[in-house]
Parts: sequence; C-alpha cells; structure tokens
Amino acid sequence: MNTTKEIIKKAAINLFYKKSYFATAMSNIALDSGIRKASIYYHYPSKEDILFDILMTTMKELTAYIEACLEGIETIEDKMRAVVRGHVKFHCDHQKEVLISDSELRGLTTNNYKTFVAQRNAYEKTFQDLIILGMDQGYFAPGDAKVTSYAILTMCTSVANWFKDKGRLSGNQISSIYEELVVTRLLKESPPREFK
Amino acid sequence: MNTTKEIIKKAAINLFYKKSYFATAMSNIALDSGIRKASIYYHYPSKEDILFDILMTTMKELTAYIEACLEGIETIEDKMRAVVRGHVKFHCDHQKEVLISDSELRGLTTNNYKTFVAQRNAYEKTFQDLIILGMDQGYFAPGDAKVTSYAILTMCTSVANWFKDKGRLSGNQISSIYEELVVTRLLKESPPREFK
DNA sequence: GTCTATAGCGAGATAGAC
DNA sequence: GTCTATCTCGCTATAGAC
Repeated sequence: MNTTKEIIKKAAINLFYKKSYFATAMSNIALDSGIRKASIYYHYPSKEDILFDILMTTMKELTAYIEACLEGIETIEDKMRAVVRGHVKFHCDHQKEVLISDSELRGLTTNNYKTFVAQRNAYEKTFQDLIILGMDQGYFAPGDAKVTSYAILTMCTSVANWFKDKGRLSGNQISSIYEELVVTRLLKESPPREFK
Repeated sequence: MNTTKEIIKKAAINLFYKKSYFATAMSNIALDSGIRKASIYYHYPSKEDILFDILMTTMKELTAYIEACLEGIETIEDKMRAVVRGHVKFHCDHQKEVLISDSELRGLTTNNYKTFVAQRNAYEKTFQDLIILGMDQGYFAPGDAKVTSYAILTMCTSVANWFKDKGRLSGNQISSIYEELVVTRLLKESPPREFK
C-alpha cells in the first residue's frame, strides 16, 4: 500500500524510533510525508492515534506471525523452537516498530494503554504456557517457570536493541542461535559438564 | 544527602521514569521538589543536564558496584557468576534509574551522548571479555561469543522491566536464579538430556 | 538561594477556502 | 483531500527583586 495514511504511518515510525514519540512534532511527520501538518488530521484524529495505530498493528502482526509459525507443529519442544525462532525473526524484521512498542507506551492514555497491554499479555501467554507445560510434563528441566519465561522473552525481545540490518549475521542466523540457546541450553540443560 | 539538588534529582528520576523525559516539564519537577521552576536553574543549567547527571551517576555507580563484586575473585566461572549476580541485583535496586538509562538516551545532545555511551561500552566490555576468554580457554561451551554476550547482557538488564519491589521474589533470589540460568545453563551446558 | 514575572518559541489542533 | 492561517496553550529559559 502507498496510501497517504500509510506514508504518514511510515514517517511516524521512523521519527518515533529516531527521536521518540514526545520529541516528534506533527510538523516533522508532515515534512517527511510531503504534506502539511493540518492534512494529517484528515487521516488521524490525533498524534496519539498514530502511535496507537503503530502499536496495535505491530502487536497483531506479531501475534498472527507466531500463530502461523506454530501451524502443524506437534511436540512441545518443537513448538518452543518455533516461537523462539519466530519471535526473534520478527524482532529483526520489524526492529523499529517493536522498539517503539517497548519504549513509547507512556504516550498512550488510559484506555488505549489497557487495550494494548491486554493484547501484549495474550501474546506473552503463549510463551509462558509452553514453558510451564513443558516443565510440568518433564520435557524441560525444572525451574521457576515465571522467571524462566521472563528471562527468555526479554532476551529474545532485546535482539531488536542490538540487531544491525547489514551486520555480520542475518535475522535467520540469529534466530537459529537463539533457538539453540533457549531450547537446548536454557530449557533442556543437563548437569553442567567440566570444560576444563 | 538531602540537598535541594538531590531532591530535584530524585523528583526527576521518578518523573522521567513515569512520564518519560520529553513528557516531563520543568514545572512538574519543581512541583514535586517543593520549589518554583526558576529555582531549578540555580542548581542545573538545563533540563538536559539533569538527565545527563542521572545517567552518568547511574552508570558510574554500576561500574563501581561490579568492580567491588569482582574484588578477590579468582576463576573465570566465579567472576562470571559475580558479574551476573551484581548486574541483576543492581538492576533490581536501581530499577528506575537503569530504565531511564535504557530508554532516554535520545534526550542527550551529541557530546553528552558520546560521553555516556563510552562509559557504557567500557562497562559492557567486562561482560564480553569474560565470556570470550571463558570460551577461548575452554571454561565455557563453544558458541558465538558476541551473540552470547548480547543475549546474557540484555537478559540481565531486562530484569528491570519486570521486577516488582514487593513481589514474590527478592532481588537476591532473582540474582541467584539468573546466576544459575546464565552460568550453569547458558554457558556450561552439556549435550541435552532427554527429560521425557 | 528562591522568588515573581515574562520573554520567546513551538507545540497540537481547528476553521474554512479550494 | 490538501491547503493557509490561526487559536490556544504550555514549554524552556532568563531577568531581576528580595
């Protein structure tokens, strides 16, 4: 799509990422969109609505993407591998949007904040449930399931903080490394070996 | 200390944490400090200088704290355990400050930004060097040292995102869990066991 | 060292022509 | 659907009295 609304949204994503939401002015977004700032209000009722649109779209795309990754997968371990791979890949592919989703929630008023957080909690439950189930049923090593799931989720999300688009490793390569770190090492660990 | 400057700084930490740097007005800081906004300028030349003071103090305290944690520790594995414990504990004890340090760097002008990032890079090198050295010398399982160190550092830093001061687990308990997750599982892993 | 008062600016949003 | 013009507000920072 190349509608004006899409152009505005793209410009806002770039600016919110680079300058932060509050430091970005409607005039900045307008300039980068090639229109005047008053014209933005034909497409969005307010600045907050642009942010909310970005946040909700991103979270819904992420949810849909992970559901697609889980399609047809049977075992708990393979499901865990699929969600880690998918989560990391998405965070490489949509770096700017997910960083905004992580750091600009304070720009939302109460109702919008609640709506977004509900969506995010539902998404994160997929991870937590898999880890809890895997531990309960003995597929993963025992441990504090809550803390382990926070550790895994934050570690995978933070890839967006250091990933570089044209860096040494591609998103797919990083996803593979994380899949191994999380599933083989963090979750299925054996008693430690002496390496030296 | 209870000087006016300290009171201003504390108020700013709370507000930058709750509302973000750009959404916080000097009048907000003044109100919470019990003075008028003009009086702030006697103690700080600008709003950015308050932010810079918070960021640099936090990073220097963190560096000093981790150095103290390493005092007298001999082996690479024990050093790794010490820095993970220390890093996580500090991020529980200074939750607001470290979250500001993570998300408000865009409020800094170029020179201040460079100064802060140099300090942060020096700190992070302690982690990276330990992991690289441990892998090279065979104390830890082989792997991509760069990615592994990013994974560990971001995972430990993100504790500040979910830690709750009066929650189920104390900062010390979480530090212990992370020490195990990072060193025993992530770094010293054996070939995976079949749990079921 | 803190105050009142205000300068100077740019923000988000709206009105109404085209 | 985009424009120019403008309203209204609140911001950072300063001047100068006490």
